[in-house]
Amino acid sequence: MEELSELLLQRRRKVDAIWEAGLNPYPNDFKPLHTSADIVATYGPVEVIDAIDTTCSLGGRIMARRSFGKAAFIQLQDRTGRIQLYIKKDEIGAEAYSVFESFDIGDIIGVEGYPFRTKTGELSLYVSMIRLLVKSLLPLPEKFHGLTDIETRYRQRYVDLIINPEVRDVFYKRSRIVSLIRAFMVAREFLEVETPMMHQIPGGATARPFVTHHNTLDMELYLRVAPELYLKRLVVGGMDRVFEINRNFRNEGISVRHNPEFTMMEFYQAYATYEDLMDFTEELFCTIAQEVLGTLDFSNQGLDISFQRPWKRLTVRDAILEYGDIEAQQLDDYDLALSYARSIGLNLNDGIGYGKLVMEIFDEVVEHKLIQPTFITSYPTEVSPLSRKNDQNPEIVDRFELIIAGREIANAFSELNDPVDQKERFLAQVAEKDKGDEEAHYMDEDYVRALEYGLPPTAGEGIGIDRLVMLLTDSPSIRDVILFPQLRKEAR
RNA sequence: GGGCACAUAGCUUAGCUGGUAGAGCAGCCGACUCUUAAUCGGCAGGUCGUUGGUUCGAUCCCAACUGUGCCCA
Repeated sequence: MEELSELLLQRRRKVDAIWEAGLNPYPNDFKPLHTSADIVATYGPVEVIDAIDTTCSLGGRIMARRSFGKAAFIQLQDRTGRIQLYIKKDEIGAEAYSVFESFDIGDIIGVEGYPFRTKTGELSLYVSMIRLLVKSLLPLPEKFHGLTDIETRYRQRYVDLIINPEVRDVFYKRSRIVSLIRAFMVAREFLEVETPMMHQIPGGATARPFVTHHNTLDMELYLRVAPELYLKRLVVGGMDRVFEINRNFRNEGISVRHNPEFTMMEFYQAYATYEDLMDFTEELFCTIAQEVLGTLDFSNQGLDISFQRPWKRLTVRDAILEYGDIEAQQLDDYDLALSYARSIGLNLNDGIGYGKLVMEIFDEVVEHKLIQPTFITSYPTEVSPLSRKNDQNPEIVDRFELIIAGREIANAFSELNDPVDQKERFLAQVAEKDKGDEEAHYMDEDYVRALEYGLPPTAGEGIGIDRLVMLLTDSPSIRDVILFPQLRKEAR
């Protein structure tokens, strides 16, 4: 038997009393026909409301109560917001009023009544019927400060959502953003598909996978780090425009930017190049910002961000020269670049490849400084094993990453569709893996076989949905845009 | 993985180089038929994250552990 505080015992006694009175504290026969937002939309603009003959019914949770003995105001919250109710003993009768007096903040009720304005002008519902739909056993956090403890907010997101309207707004916005992306893609004749989340060979990204095991098949499986290789197989199969919005899993550290599972939109378009996708991305992001925020200029964590087109485009090399304290001849020389990297505090092994070295420098000196949307192009071939080599310079690939507010938001490239080249790149990755790089890609023979049938010239892109939502909702942590972020086991 | 910080009632919190805890909201009882963090009177509610140590005595000092946050890798 768990020990309960006096507070919790009181609530349970109230439930027992309802049962003992022959009533059900959890009935399910009430159907609200309206929402608080309906009433606000209809009567909000009306100065003098004359609606005594109308009846509205609402279902929702009691959030506050101000009681005067024979009358009371309560705040009711439903899925659309809050509205004030006025309950008067003379109106609903002495018996009903005494039942009402046993209701607690947190209980879910059903009401009927007509809209009116109080003496102070607040739109309210004049209640003619009120009944309990769910007895709440746990007290809600207090009305003024709400729930601020970050750990409790993440662990008990249901309480966070009840008590903090701005949290609910973030997730409503997230849902809207995903819907808009989907509509944008479908309007451009992209086909939404679902590819495996459980991979025999993890691929499509430079990342450590989660490992699991299938009992009947007695086989190791990996949670996917990216859907990329499957989506391109579909393009081989003739699905020239595909996209998928779904989770990826990466077995890496957790931070304000990283959750082990996160949502990406990946899409592939045949007969397009990475340059086409830069325009496409500008259009997509601007459409979303305009729809969700109503503007292309907004603030994120105190930084002014502008989506006004065109967005800046810079090569990796030029970006380092612009933002780093290094000269071109220094950056272009392996030994000089390595000593520069070490001079700015990077801890690098002697044998590091030039391409990786350049990206280490980029990440250190450039990325966090790119606040306005910037396409970074001309990535080293060495760090881009699935991208098409540039026709003029095989050391770089036709790829871009989009950086906004110092964070990588999207990654795109013209796809490597030469199966011979792809096989060599996989072999180079396997060599890296053998040298101990746990993030290096695996060899995927079937993917090479698919390329041998012929992948049309294609460009593909992945967009980090969580980070996009962070950007548009001004959220400081990825945990603020994921309903149930990963945490350690609750301390007892 | 490393560093720093935090953990007191359901929630939000106070607690003075150490003497076993105080408030507001929520709750309970009472008053009040237009409130907006309603108001007024009364009552109750705490293994001070866990485990050790120092001490006559620990919410307070020390250590380890657990969880969380931030920074770094």
